[in-house]
Amino acid sequence: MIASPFIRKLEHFALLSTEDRRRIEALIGRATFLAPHEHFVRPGDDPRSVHILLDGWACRYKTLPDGRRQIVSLFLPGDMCDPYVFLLDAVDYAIGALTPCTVAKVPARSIRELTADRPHIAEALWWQTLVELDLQREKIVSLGRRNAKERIAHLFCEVLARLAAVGWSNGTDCDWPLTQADLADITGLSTVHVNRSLQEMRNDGLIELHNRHLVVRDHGGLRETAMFDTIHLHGLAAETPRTPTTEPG
Amino acid sequence: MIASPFIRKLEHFALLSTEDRRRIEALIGRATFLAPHEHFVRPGDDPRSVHILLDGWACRYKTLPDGRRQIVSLFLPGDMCDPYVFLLDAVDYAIGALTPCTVAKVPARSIRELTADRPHIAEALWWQTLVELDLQREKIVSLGRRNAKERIAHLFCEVLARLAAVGWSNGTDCDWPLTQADLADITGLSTVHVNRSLQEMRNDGLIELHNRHLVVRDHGGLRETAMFDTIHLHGLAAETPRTPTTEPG
DNA sequence: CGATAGGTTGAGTCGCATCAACCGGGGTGG
DNA sequence: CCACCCCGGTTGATGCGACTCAACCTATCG
Repeated sequence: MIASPFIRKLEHFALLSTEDRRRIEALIGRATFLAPHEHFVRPGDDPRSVHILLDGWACRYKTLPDGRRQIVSLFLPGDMCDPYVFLLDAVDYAIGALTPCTVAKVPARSIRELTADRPHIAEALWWQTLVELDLQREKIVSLGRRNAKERIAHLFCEVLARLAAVGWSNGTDCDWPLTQADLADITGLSTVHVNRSLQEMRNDGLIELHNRHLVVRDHGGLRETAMFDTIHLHGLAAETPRTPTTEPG
Repeated sequence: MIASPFIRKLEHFALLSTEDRRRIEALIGRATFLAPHEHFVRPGDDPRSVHILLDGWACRYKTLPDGRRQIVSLFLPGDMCDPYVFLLDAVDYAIGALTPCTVAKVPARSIRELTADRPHIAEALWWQTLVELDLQREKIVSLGRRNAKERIAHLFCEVLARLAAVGWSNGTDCDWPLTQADLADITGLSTVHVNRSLQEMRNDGLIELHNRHLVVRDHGGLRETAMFDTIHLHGLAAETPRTPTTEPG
C-alpha cells in the first residue's frame, strides 16, 4: 500500500505483473520521516542507496561557493530520486525535504537484483530517467528563454501534470506547499519578483494561490503563457484531463 | 579507426576488451556528412536510430512557438546523441549541425543487440547518460544563478574538459567554431551581450578568442569566475591536465 | 505575548535586451 | 579584377525586467 504512488508512477511506463508489484513493495522496508530542510543526500556522498519519496515534496539543489542556490529538480510523491546513481562514484548535489517527507531508503544492491530479475521494471526505471532528462531540458529552456511569469506558469503546468499522473490532482488544482522563496530558487528569480509575478498572474485571472493551495482559473491562458507542451512528459501526463479550455480572445 | 573518438570517450567509463572495441567499430557503417544548420533529428521524430558524432560540433535545441531558441545540449566529436532514446515514443527537440559534421547513424536494434551481448558497453552507455543528466543540471544552475560572464566562463571550462577527455585539447586551448550567436543560444543571452562580455573577459586577461580559436590565459581566474567544479563530469575529465594555475592576488 | 516565518510593498539601481547602424573579410558573379 | 553581398563581429543609445535593500504586515506557534 505504502508504495502505491511509486508503483502508480511506474505503471505509466511499463505493464507490471502482480509479481512485479510484489517485488517493488518488498523493496520498501522501514520508512524514514524527515522535517522540512532535512537532507537525505548531501554533496560528496557515495551513493550506496536510492531513495523513494512516498509522501511530501523534496528537491535536489546545488549551492554556489558564494551562497547562491538553485533547485534543479523537484520530487513529488511517488518519485524515485536517481534510480541509477550507484553507477557513479559521488554526487555533487544535495537532496532535501521541502515539506515533511516520508522516504524509503533502498540499498543499491536491492535495485541491482530487482532490475536483473525483472526486465520490465528495469526498463520502467530507465524510462523514468529519460523522462527526467527531458524535464531538465525543459527547465533549461525556461531559465534561458522564458520570463518570470512564463517560468512560473510552466512550473505550475508541469507539477499539475505530474501530480495528476499519480492521482494527487485532477489537473486543475492541488496542494501547493512551496514558499515563494522555494519558487524563486526553482525559477531562478528573487522572492520579491516571484511575489509580484504571482500577483500579476492572479490579476490576469490565470490562477488562485492562497493558503498553500493552487487553483487554475484559466487553463488555456496558463498553458499559453507557459508555452506548455506535454510531449516532453512522455506518457507521464497520460492521465491529465483533456480540459475544454476557454480560449481567450 | 573512424570510431576512435567515440571509443575513447567510452573508455572513460568502462574497461573495453578488444572484442568490445571490435563490436563498436562494427556499429558504424556508412557515415553521413552534414553542413552547418542541417538536421539529423527533428521534433516529432520517432527515434528508430541513434547518432554518433564522429567529427564536428552539433547541438540539441528547442524553439518556442514565438521563435525564441535555446540550445540545451552541445555535442562534441565522440558524443553519442541519446544512446537510449528508442525507449521513448517521440522526441520534442531538434539536433542540428553547428559545423560541418560527420555522423554515423546506428539503428536502434543494433544498440539493443550490442548492449544485450556486452554488459560493459551497456553500462558505459548508461554512465554516459547519467553524466549528461549532471551536465544538464549544471546548465540549469548556470542559467538560473550565474551572470553572463560566469555562464560563458563555465561553458569554456566544460568544453575544454570534455575535449581534453577525447584528446582534442590539452585543456588550455582548442578550436572554437561557435559564432557569438550560437554562444548566445547556449547561454540564454543576446548576441550583443555575449559580445560585450567576451570583450570584458579578454580585458580581464582570462581568455583569448580570435579566428575560431580559444586560448585560456588564466586558468585559475577562469575557473574561479565560472565557479567550475569537475565533480559533475564524473571521470570525463580524468585526462584534464592538472594545470599549475596562476592564482591572482 | 513576543518571536519568527512567510508574504507584501516601495524606491532605487543595474544587468541585459532591443534596435539600429557600421565595419571587415571572404566568397561570388559580372 | 573589381563590385557586391552577406555573415559575423562591434559599437552606441535607450528601455525594461528583474534585483537589492529595507520596511512593514499578518498568521502561527511556543
